Amino acid sequence: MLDIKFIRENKERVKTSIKNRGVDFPLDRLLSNDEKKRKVLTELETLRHKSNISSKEIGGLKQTGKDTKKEMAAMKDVSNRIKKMEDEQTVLNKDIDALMLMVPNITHESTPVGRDNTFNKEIKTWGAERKPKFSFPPRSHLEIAKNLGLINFSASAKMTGGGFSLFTGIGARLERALINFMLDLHTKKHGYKEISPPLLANRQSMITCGQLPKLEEDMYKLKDEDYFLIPTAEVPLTNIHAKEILEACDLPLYYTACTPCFRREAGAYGKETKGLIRVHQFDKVELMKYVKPGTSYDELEKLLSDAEDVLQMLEVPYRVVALSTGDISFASSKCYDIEAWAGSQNAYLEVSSCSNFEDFQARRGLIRYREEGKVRYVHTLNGSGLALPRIVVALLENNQKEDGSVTIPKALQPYMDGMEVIK
RNA sequence: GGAGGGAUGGCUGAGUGGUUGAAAGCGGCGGUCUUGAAAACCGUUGUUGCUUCACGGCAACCGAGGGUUCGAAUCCUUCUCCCUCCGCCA
Repeated sequence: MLDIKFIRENKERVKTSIKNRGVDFPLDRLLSNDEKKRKVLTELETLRHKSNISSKEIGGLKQTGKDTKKEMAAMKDVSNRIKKMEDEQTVLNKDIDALMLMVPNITHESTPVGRDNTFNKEIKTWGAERKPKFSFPPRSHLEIAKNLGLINFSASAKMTGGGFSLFTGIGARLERALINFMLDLHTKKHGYKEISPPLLANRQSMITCGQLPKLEEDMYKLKDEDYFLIPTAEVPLTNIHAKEILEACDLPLYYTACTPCFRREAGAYGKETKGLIRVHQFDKVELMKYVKPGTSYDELEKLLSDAEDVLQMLEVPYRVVALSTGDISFASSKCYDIEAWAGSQNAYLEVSSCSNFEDFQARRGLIRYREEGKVRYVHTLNGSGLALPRIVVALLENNQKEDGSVTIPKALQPYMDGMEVIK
């Protein structure tokens, strides 16, 4: 959420930002309602002031046993007018509140301007020389996993449905090894605190992060309660300090959590529905930071490099892309995607989005801190570090040998009881 | 699932219809005292909105919403959360 005052005073900037994102938003309606609201509020407060004074008067008169009929009749009138204005205010507030939740964040000046992902900007590549050159026709991760008995898609389809995975044996072990490897890296080397949160979150938590009101369709919702299956650990992590005032000396706070992520992927039918690339449930290690405003862009770079570290240690080639205004999410000001190279896809796959939300989420969730007596909103950032299934795709495809075996990167071997090759 | 109890400022906790935004204590901050610290003493100490060039002024907020009343922290009502006990279960 943006500050209404900021919107009022920077109308053109907000307008441009909305336009650059290629979305529609009734900014004029918001501003005119806001103006009306303030007018009503001023009148309302004048009336309340009158009522407060006269109420005290009546109290005083009553105590001395005097007659208050006249005063009470006048108060009744004022009180009715107040009620009327309050109703008016409620209607305005409802509309304003709903609109305020729909205003996208202002994109940072370094975010490339453009209407869609073709305007994204490649920032860097790493390990291009490590991209595998196959002397044989490479198999897809699906084939490899099937041949080595790592994943059983027909079992998951039978018990649940399409778009789910069931890891078996060494496959399941590989998942667990990756999770432990990443969590160890982030907690021990990068200084994040490990969290194991609920996997269901309520409506307000979803609003805080910006998943709601816009993306309700994309989430799994419980029938009997107003709870959602979390689409990312960003939701619980960002809500840890919702409605709190933190102390400046406690910042920055770094959290990490590995959780399953549930996504309906509505509208994505037909797109990469086979295999591990797009599934309804996947594990992801998430990184999340609460920081002071002035530091958030430096913190974003650090967050990015913490996520990159995973790929470097796993020796997976990747590139980093700065998302354009048309591709960036509703809540973020700036976002880097990390894309891992997958050898037989012959393409980069998104494995992480690292975003700075500035105070957009903090405003929605009332996440603040106190410094020198002043209360301010924190800046929140998050990024995957990393999403599991696509890492598995990259590892299987990049490290496959002609005989169908797959080598395990050195950094991961201790987590696999020293196993060097899956065969 | 059943039965009770509760939710007040950073914390503990008083307050059952009328100058109560709220006693008291703790904590925090400032000061006096001290070589320094502690203790003691004095003062100060919530958030948000509107308005003002500014000093300031006004309003709202005692878990959330709705109601009663001239007037609600205080009465009624719905909801949420927490605690205790019982039951069930991993």
